[in-house]
Parts: sequence; structure tokens; C-alpha cells
Amino acid sequence: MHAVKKTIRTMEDFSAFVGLSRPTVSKYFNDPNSVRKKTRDIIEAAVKQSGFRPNIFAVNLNRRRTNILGIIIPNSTDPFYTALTRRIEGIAEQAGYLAFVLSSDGKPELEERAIETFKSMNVAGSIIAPLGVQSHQEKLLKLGESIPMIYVDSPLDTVSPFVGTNNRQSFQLIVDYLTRSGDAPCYFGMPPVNSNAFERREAYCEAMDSLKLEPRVIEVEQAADWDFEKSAFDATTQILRDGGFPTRTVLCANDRVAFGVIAAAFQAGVKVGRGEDCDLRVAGHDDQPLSRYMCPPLTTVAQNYNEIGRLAAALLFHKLGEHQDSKFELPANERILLNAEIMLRMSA
Amino acid sequence: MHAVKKTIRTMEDFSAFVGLSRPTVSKYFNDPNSVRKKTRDIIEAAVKQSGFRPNIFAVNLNRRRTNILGIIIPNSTDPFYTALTRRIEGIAEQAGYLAFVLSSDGKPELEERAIETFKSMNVAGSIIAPLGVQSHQEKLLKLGESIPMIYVDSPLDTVSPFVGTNNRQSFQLIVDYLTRSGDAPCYFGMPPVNSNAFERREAYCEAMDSLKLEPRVIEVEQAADWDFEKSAFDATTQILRDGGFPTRTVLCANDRVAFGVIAAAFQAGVKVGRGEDCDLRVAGHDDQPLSRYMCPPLTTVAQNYNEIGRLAAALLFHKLGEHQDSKFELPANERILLNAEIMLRMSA
DNA sequence: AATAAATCTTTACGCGCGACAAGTTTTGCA
DNA sequence: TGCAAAACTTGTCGCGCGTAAAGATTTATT
Repeated sequence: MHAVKKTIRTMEDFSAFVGLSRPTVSKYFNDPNSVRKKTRDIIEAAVKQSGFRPNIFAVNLNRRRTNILGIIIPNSTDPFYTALTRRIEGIAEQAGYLAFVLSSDGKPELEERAIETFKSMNVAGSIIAPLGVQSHQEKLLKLGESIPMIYVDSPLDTVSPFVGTNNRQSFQLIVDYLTRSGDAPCYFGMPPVNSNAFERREAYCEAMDSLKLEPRVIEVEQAADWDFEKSAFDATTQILRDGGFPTRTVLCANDRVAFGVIAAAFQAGVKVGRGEDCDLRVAGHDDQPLSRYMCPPLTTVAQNYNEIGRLAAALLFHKLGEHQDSKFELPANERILLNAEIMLRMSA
Repeated sequence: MHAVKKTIRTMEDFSAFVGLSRPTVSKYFNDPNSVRKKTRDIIEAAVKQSGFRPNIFAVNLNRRRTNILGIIIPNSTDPFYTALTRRIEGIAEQAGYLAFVLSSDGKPELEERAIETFKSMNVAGSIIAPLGVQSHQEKLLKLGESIPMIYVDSPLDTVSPFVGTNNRQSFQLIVDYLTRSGDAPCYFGMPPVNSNAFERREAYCEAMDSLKLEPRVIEVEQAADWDFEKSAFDATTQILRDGGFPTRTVLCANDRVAFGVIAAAFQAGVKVGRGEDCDLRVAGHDDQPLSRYMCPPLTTVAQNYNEIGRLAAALLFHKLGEHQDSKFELPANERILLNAEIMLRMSA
């Protein structure tokens, strides 16, 4: 005695299965609270039993605004972006949106493709960690005219909505600490993949200036690719061969650069750490998941990617006209710079 | 003298703009080679000028099979999966598919949600790195009945199409090497997040057996979460406090576990490496991007994620009936175990 | 130049669902 | 019990595009 369960493919099928009309079922899927509790329970039971889900394409076809958010990150293998992405995905899902993530993989043409894909998807809104390519700004801005866009990590310009870390504050913090606890740091930059490369360098210089110290930026030629560890490793190997760093403390533009520096130092027999017997202190920026497992554990500044994600989503939802729940505290303005927190560990 | 460029939103608009009929334009987008070269050139010029892209939802609505591939990975912050994913995305794009990536984040319910999302998207096919949860096998298999699915990294069962690393071969390789070059290794497992956890342990034991050596598996209680480094770090700290490892060589189930072990050893003052002055050798498995930048650089076995991605995609396209280009060499069968390559570095 | 073949145009339908209008039933409340 | 409001049903349209059929036009072949 088995049920002849004809496959439920469409909402039509499903509504027949539930014993309700299709418009009612449709209403339910758009807003479960728009139907009576009794009805809701019936539908929910049927959903559970049949596993029916409305066809995404049909749902989004004749909707003015889709329930899809587009996320573009510049590199899909960098833990910072993946962590940020995961956070945003979670929030989006809770709010009934589907987050679609594309990586530009450091290439402007892929960033452009991603934008066009999102355009063809008629996404409700977009959160983008942009590449720093000048020529693409206008494309992004053009897309921004038709759909709400929030920038994260690295600002597109000086006016578009943005959430990121306050590099000035974070570098002031780490420079202060390093200076108080030992040698003043020299600065080891990151490849010029986005505006953070320039901003952080400036932030370092300003922090040094404010302490009446001479900034010492290590001039390294770095291609604009995302293999941060490798370029830092190679450069450091060369530097150590050529007589070493100008000071006994190196502040890196980010943790991945610091990984490369530490690895090169280790292999050159240079002992990294803040102990008496150490030759070099190395500090980073970002607090990547692995930083605490480095040898020695990396002293760094933690970017609050949870907050960055939350606030970017909050800004976006606000622009989308979502009635903000208590959980979506709306920030005061559209240019948000978050403070970072210093993570004192053994490397500096 | 500016063109009054009315917005081109639909293919209707676009075809008028080009001066062709909509069906012809539609044909072009489905297969550019299905129209005359002259026509193709006209359309392509117009695409370039207007930036028109067919609406993804409309395109996929009344298609029997969409041009979307679903990818499910168990953890979005693990570099192995992100690298694998990126590879697959690239291949999919080349073949005219759009890869949609969802992470189950280690949670069976999210894996299930992801599957249902893909079902609602009517994806053409799916590539999945499954969690090892027994109860979900049937859901996956059920989905597999309606759309082609390829499993990677960790097999679902013993029959479904699968591409992954031959753990037997890879562990034989590393155990051989470790044994020849020093102490026979003991084995440090990974949290039981998928079948690799068991398979690798078995593979280690078999490799030891084949050398007439007694396998020594370190019994560690590890929760089934993805914070591999932390659990390995904590366990190692405890072990070192309790008198150390049973042998002077530790083979870890994967690199991330090795990271935790090495960090704990470092902090306990135990020197890791294969030098005369070292206390402990540590080897890993996978060759994560950061492994070569560890201190010391991690000796490990490289999973060929490029090949895993390529072959998974090739298998899938074959099932989708794509005329395989030369680039998609079809493997002989549907259960592919790739050999791994040993990466000799300084840690062991 | 004549004819077949290839390519195009015109016309029409339907994919699955959201949205709306108009009519019917249920519910809540006095 | 009665009556209005709320919640449902039935019916219909259209989102943007794929696709098929039938006719018109261009291209290739002899």
C-alpha cells in the first residue's frame, strides 16, 4: 500500500497537493505571515513532506527586484574574503536573499564579467570588494545607478557607500605598540592590488610622523598579483642577503605578506620574535585565521570582518527598503570605517 | 549631437537595435555558430556597444536543462576547497556554464538546503564534496537521479561517480619516505568531518603493515568541526605536556592538522625539522598553499586539485552530453583515484 | 540563369510564477 | 445571530526568452 506520489514539480502541482489555490500558496512563499496560521501550518507540513521549492527562475523573472544579492571579491582563495563572504551569505540567507558570489580573481576583465552577470540576473543589490583599477570605476558606478551597491574592504571612490577598516587607526595602533616596545618599524608593503596598498602605506607614514619618527618604507617591486606570500618571501630573501632590513622591526601591510617575510627569515636563519634572543620582529595586519598558528604566532591587527559583513549587509538592506529588524542596526552614515583591535602575540 | 539611446532591456529591444529578428538573435546566444558569420559579426558588435546580456532567469525558465552548475563544498574557508572550486569555475565558464557555489559549512542541514536550492534552480549538473553524514546520502542520491552529480574529495558511496586522491597511494608514499629517512611515523588524525578521516587512517595503517611495522595511531578526541588547526594545536599541547609523541615523527592526516601540531610544538619549545638538532619531524597531506611558508616548510603530499577539478568537470560534461573537445579528455571510468606527489621540504 | 540549400522573418505558444480583479467562504466581533 | 472584515478561490495576464512552423529572402551549386 504505497502512495502513488506523482512528482510535484510546479507550484500548481504543489497547491493541488496541499489542497489550496495557487495564489494562496504563492502568497505564502512571498511572505509566510500573509496567510492565516492554520493555512501556514498546512503549507509548511506539505513543504516538509514533498520538499517543494518554487522555481527560482520563474520567481525572479517577473519580479521588479529579485531576491538575489551579488557579491564580488577580488580573490577567492584569500581567507579574509572567504570569511567576509561567509558572514554576508549567512545574513543574506536569514533575510530571505540568496547570495551569489563571484571572484574577479584579480583580473579587471573578470570583475567586469561578474558585473555583467549580475546585471543579467537583475540582482537586488551588490556588495563588492573592488579591484583598484581606475578604468572600471565608471562601469561600477554605472551599475550602481540601477542597483544599490555597497563597497567593502577597499573604497571605490570618496563618496560611494563603503564599509571597511580604518587604516589610519589600525596603523596608528600597531605603530604605537611597536615603537613603545622596541625599535620603530619599517614598512613592508603589499602588491598594489587595490587602494589599501596605498592607503596603508600612507597610514604608516602618518603614524610615524605623529610620533616624530622618520618613516622607512622598504622599496620592493611587487607585481599586482595576489600571490602575496611569494613576492614577500622572494623580496625578503633578497633583502636579507643584501644586509638586512633597515630596522629590527618590520611592519607588513598584511598578514600574508608577513607570512612570506617570516618564512624567508626562518630559512635564512634569522630568528623572528620579541624575545631577547631574537633578531627581528615582524607584525602584520588583518589577523588571518592562520596567523595565530604561525611560528612564532603573528602579532597583528584584527580586522573585524564580522562587523564589516554585518554593516555592509545592513546598509544594503536599508537601501533595499527592508524594514530593519532590531538585528540590523543602521549605521549613521554610508562611509563606515571600523576600528581594528591589536592582537599581541609572539612575533613582535 | 548625442544618440538618443533608449535603454535596451530585453532581447526584443536588442534585436530591434541590431536590425534582426528576435529568434535569430536568440539562436545566436544559444550557439553563435548557428548563424551566418556576417550576422554574427553584426550581433557581436551590437553586444559590445550596448552591453546587452539575455536575462538569466528568462533563459533558464523554459529550458529543460539550465546552463548552471551547482557546486557544494563543505567549508568555504579551507584553501583546498576554494582552489578546487576556482578551477572548476574556470572550466565551467569556458564551456558556457555558470558555476554556482554553496558551502555546507560543515552542517548537514546546510548541505541539504544547498541541494534544495540547486533543485529549485534546476541545475544542469552538480559537483559535490560531501559531508560524511550517513542520513544525507539518500537525499543526495535522490537528487542524483534527476541530475548528473559528481563527487569529489570524499566519496559518497562505492558506486557514484567520484574524483579524488588515492589515499592509499599517497600514504604509502609518505610513509615510505618517512620510514626510509628516519623514525617510522605515528599518525595524527583529522576530525571526522568526512570519509577521508577514516580512509586516511586506514591508508596509514596499511602502509605501515606493508612495511612490517606496527601502526601507531594517536588517539585524539576531535569534534567534527572544521577548526582543524585549533583541535590539533590543543591536542598536541596536551600530548607534549604528557610526555610527548610515541615516535619522533608525526604524520598528520592533512596540512591544517600539521599546522596546529607545528605551532604547538614551537610554543612548547620542541624544535620541528629533519635537521640533527631537531626534536620532531612533522609531515602533512594536501599541500595547502601556505604549507611551503611554514616554519619549517612543511613536507607533505600534494593533492592535484587541478586534475581533480578538470576530471570532475570532464565527467560531468560527458554526462551532460557535451561533445568533448580535445581539452576534455574523458577518463576511463567513473571512479577516479589520482596519485599524489610528495613534496619534500624541511619539516620531515 | 536556374534551382536547391541555407538562412532569415513572422507568428505563436508556453515555461512557472507574481500580481491583480472579482467573487465566495470563513472568521471575528458585537 | 448577524454582519463586516479577513482570507480564501477562480480566472487572467504578462515577465523575457526558447522554440517550432511556415513563409520570404539570401547564398551556394550546377
